[in-house]
Amino acid sequence: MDKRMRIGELARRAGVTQRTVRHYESIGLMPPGEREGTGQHYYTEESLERLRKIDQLKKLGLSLDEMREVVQLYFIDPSGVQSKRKALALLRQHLAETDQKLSELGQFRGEIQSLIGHFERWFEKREGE
Amino acid sequence: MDKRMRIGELARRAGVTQRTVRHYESIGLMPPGEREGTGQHYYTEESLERLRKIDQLKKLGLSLDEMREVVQLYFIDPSGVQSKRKALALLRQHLAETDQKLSELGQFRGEIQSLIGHFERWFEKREGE
DNA sequence: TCAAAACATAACGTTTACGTCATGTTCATC
DNA sequence: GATGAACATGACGTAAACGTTATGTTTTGA
Repeated sequence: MDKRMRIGELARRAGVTQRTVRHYESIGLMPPGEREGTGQHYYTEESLERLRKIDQLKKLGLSLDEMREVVQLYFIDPSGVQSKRKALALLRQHLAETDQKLSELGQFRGEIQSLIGHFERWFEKREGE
Repeated sequence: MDKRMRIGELARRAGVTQRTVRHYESIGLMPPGEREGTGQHYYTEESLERLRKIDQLKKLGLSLDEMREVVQLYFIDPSGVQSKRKALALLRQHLAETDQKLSELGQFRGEIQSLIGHFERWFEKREGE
């Protein structure tokens, strides 16, 4: 029994604006909510999860365009051997990219720590005088 | 003896366009190259490092605006106790943010791997038949 | 020294990811 | 059944980060 909701509730619970939801629909990042004859769109919990996943991917620096493929993988389970193979290849590529980012971010962290160390030692010296 | 270079070489070696360099100067992210009477700007190896650092920070998802402070810390060593304290506080904040990102990225990595696992098991089953 | 390549500055154009009206329709409820 | 809140659709606006002419000046190499 899916909790039918309209765009207002969906957007509020996802922490985005209605405009954002419609924007994602318009560029094919979200499927448009099902209509009910009269023109209004209705959404499910899955729509909500999808919005949250998009938000998470954004934080990782992906553009809406780059996200499209990945989001598909999360919410459409591909049928057919061919599309499953494609999905697997895509996922492996994304794993590699993620590892690359993790490594760069780790290096950046090291640099920050080193700078912090410099400053801390400078202050320690001063206090010891 | 600093290898004086002009904007063409600088941009080429940094892998960006001249327009990009000028843009960074115009928003105060890079100091404008020193002029030599006639109007032309001259740059040093430090300018190059700075451009590369900016590029690195961009990959980590920082906006040019957010970058400004961090880049300062790398290339201007703050004089005076007050500014040193401020720098230290800033660096610690950036360290915390970086750790947060690292954790999120790690979680994302896990999700990707899990998805890959699903697909791989599916293929194994099929072959075993 | 003189033409071609490189540079400076200004101004308008472009893409991404929405924000912000404006206007008409549908829902909920009194 | 009226009316205020919520929704649909369209169109124009905006900020960031440059791209792309256009025009005039400076450097460089034959």
